[in-house]
Amino acid sequence: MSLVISTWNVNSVRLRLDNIAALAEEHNPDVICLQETKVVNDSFPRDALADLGYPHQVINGIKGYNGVAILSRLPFVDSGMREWCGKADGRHAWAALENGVEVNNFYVPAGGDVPDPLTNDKFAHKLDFLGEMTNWFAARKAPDNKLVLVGDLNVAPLENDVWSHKALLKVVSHTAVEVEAMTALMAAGDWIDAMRRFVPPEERLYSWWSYRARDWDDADKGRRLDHIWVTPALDDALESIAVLRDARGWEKPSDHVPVTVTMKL
DNA sequence: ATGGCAGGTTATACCTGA
Repeated sequence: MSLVISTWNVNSVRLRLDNIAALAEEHNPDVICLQETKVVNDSFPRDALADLGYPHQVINGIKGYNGVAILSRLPFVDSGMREWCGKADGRHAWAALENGVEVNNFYVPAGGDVPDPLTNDKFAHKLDFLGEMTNWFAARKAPDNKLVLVGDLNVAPLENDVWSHKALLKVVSHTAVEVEAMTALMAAGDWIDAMRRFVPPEERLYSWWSYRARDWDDADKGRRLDHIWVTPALDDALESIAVLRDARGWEKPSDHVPVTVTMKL
C-alpha cells in the first residue's frame, strides 16, 4: 500500500486554494502538510479543503502569521499539536495514521536577519526551537517508530541546498551554527533526509525562491528550506521524491513549492 | 542585488518572511 505525503509553505492558505487544488490534481497526495497558513482556526477553509478530498484535518493557526495544518484523505487514530519554546505560535501539528505512521509538520522560526543569538532574539528562538526538537525526538527514539517529519525548517544544510554556498555562509538559513543545530537534530532522532536519498548531494536542490527576484527561474537563486525526513523503520519504504518546481511559476504563487514523498508500506 | 516582493493587519503604514 502506498502513502503519498506533500509538504508546502503556502504563504496564506486562503489565497492559495486553487494552488492546493492543483497540487491535489498533480500528485494526489494522501496527506498535505501546510505551513504559513496565516489564519485563525475559525476562519480556516475547512469545507473547501474537505471538498478537495481532505476531510481529516489538524489545524493550528494564529492571527496574521505562522500557522500549520495537516490535511488528509486518511483518518487519524490520534492527532494534536505541541507548543515549542513555551509559545502557542502555530508551528507544529501531528497526526497518527491507521498504518502506524505518525506525521509531524513543523514551521521552524526563520530567525531574522542577523545570525547572532546574543543580539537577535529571533535567531536565538530559532536555535532554541531546533534544540528543543532535538531533545524531544531523542527522548522518543525507538527502532520501530515510523515517524515522518516534514515542513519549512528554514535551514538549507548542504552546499548544494543553496545557489551559492560561499555567498550564503553569513546569511541566516545557511550559517554554520544553524547547520550544526540541524545536524544534531537529525542525529538525535536517527532522521533520514528523504530528498537526498534520491537527489545526490552533488546536485543542486531547492524548494524556495525569493519573491524579489526579477526572474526567479532565470536567476535560480534558490534554497532548500523545506524537508521530508523519515525514521529508519521507513527507509526501505521510500519510493520517490518530487519537488514541484513548476508551482513557483503558477498564478499567484507561494515563494515555496510543494515537496512530495511516495512510500510503499 | 538578497532584497528588487508578497501577505496580513483594525491598515491606508508597519510588521513579517528569508
